[in-house]
Amino acid sequence: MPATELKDDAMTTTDTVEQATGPDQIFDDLYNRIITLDLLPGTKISETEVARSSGYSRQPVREAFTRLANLNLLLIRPKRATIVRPFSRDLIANARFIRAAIELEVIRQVADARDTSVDAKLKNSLKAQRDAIADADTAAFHDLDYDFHRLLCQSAGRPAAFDLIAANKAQVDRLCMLSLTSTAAMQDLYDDHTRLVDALLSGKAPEAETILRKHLGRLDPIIDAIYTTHSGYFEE
Amino acid sequence: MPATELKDDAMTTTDTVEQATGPDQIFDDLYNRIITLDLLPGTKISETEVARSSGYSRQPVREAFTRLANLNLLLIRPKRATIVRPFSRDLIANARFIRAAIELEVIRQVADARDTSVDAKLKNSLKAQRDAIADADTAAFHDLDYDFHRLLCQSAGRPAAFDLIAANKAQVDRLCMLSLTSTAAMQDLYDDHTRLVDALLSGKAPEAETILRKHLGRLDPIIDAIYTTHSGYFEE
DNA sequence: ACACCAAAACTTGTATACAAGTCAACATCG
DNA sequence: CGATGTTGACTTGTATACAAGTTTTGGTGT
Repeated sequence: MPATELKDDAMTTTDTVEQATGPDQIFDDLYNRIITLDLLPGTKISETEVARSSGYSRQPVREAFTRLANLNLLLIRPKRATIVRPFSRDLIANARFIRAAIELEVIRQVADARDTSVDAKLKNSLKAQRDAIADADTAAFHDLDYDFHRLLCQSAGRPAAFDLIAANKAQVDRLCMLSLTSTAAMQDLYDDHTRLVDALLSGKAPEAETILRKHLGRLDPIIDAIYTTHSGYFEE
Repeated sequence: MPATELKDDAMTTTDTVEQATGPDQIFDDLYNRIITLDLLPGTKISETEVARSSGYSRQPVREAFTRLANLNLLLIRPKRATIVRPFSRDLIANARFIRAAIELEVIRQVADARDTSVDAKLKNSLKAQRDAIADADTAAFHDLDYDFHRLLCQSAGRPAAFDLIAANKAQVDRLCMLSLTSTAAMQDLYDDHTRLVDALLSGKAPEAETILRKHLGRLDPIIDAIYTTHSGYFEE
C-alpha cells in the first residue's frame, strides 16, 4: 500500500525495523483516507478532533499533519483551520513534471545498465497484470501498476527514487480516483508496460523514453476532464 | 540565500507574505549552520539546548528538527539523541541522481519552449558571473550559480522544480564546502553556463543535455576525493 | 426584516510538566 | 586491579494547560 511505502520517506528513525508508533498510525490512516477520497478536498479537519478519535494527544497529530502538509495533501491555515488540500492545476502539473523527469532518468539508467536480478520480478509483474485484467480487477491492477514502477527504480539501482515518484503520483492518483478506470484503459497501460520492458531489456533507451512519455501522458485528458466536471474540488 | 528559498518548500502557511515566525527562525539558523559546516556531521544537538539558546520552547524546535530531518540534514535517533547527519555515499548519489533528472527535464523544456521573458535575466546572470570571476569572489559566484539554475527553472515555467533541485543540491554542497573552489573551477562552470545558454536559446536540446550532464558530473571527482580525505564525516 | 456589533465557541501556536528509554559514570564486589 | 551492577543525568516522546486569533452565532437596535 502507498502509505506504508511513503512513510519511509518522512521517516526520521533509524533503519531498524520498528512497529508503527503513534504519529505513524495517524499519518497512515489520514493518508489513506485522503488518497481514497474518503476525505474530500476542502474537508475541514481538526487536530483536537483527530486526537480524540485516535486516542492520542494533539502532539502526535500535529506531527502527522505537518508531514501530510509537506506532501501537499493538507493545507494548514494558521489560527483558522486545516483542510484537505483542494486540487490545484499548478500542483498537479508540477507533480506530473517531477515524476516524468525522475522516471525518464530511471529508465535511461535501466536501458543503459540495469540490475538484472530484477528482470524476473518485472516479468512476474507483467503476468500478474495480465491476470488482473482477465479478472477485471481494477484494484489489483492499480497495486500491480504501483509495484511495477517501483521495480523499475530498483532495476535502475535507485530504489529511493521511487519515494519521490510515489509522492507525486499520489498527488495525481487522488484526482484520478474520480474517474472510473475501464478494462480498456488497463489494457492500454499494460501494453505500455510490456513494450517498455521490451525496449529496456534490449537497451533501446530512446524508444523507451517515447513509450514512457506517452504512458504518463495518458492521464492528461483525464485530468482535464475532471477539472471541468469537478471544478468544485479545485482551489479558488 | 538557500535557507530562505528552501523555507517555502516546507511552508505550511498560505501564500500570503508573513514575517518569519518561531520555527522558521530556528530552521533557518540551523540550516545555515549545517550547510556552512559550522555544525559538523556527527555533532550532537539537543532540543532542550537549542530551545534555551533560541529563547523558544521545545515545541517549535521539534518542528524545525523534523523539517531538517526530512531534508536529511539531521538524524533523529529516538530516545538517544539528534545529530547532524553524517555524509552518506548513498544519499549523495541519490541527490545527484534526482537533481540531474529534474534539471535535465528542465532544460529539455527550455530548449523546446521557454519563457523568453527570462532571457535577459539569464544573460545578466552570465555577465555577473564574469565579474565575480574577475574579482575572484568565490562566495558571490556561488550565489550567482544558485540563481542561474533557479532562472533555468523559471525559464522552463516550472519555478517550483527548483525547490527539489535546491534541496538535493544542498546535500552535495554541504560536502563540497570541504573543498576549496579555485578560480579555474569557476571558469569551467562559467564556460558550461555560457555554452548551455547558447544551446538552449538555439533550441539544441541534445547538445544542452550533454553539457548539463558534464556540468553536474564535475562534482563527482571532488566527492570521491573528499570521501578519502574526510572519511570521518561519513556514516558507519 | 435587515444591518451591525459583541460574545462565545471554535481553530492552531506555544509553554510546561511528566513519562519512557538510553547511556555514562561510579561505587561495589570478586 | 578488573568486571559488574546500580544509580543518576541525559535524550526524545507524550500529555495537558494556556495564549492568540478567527469564525460563527446570537442578540440588539434601527
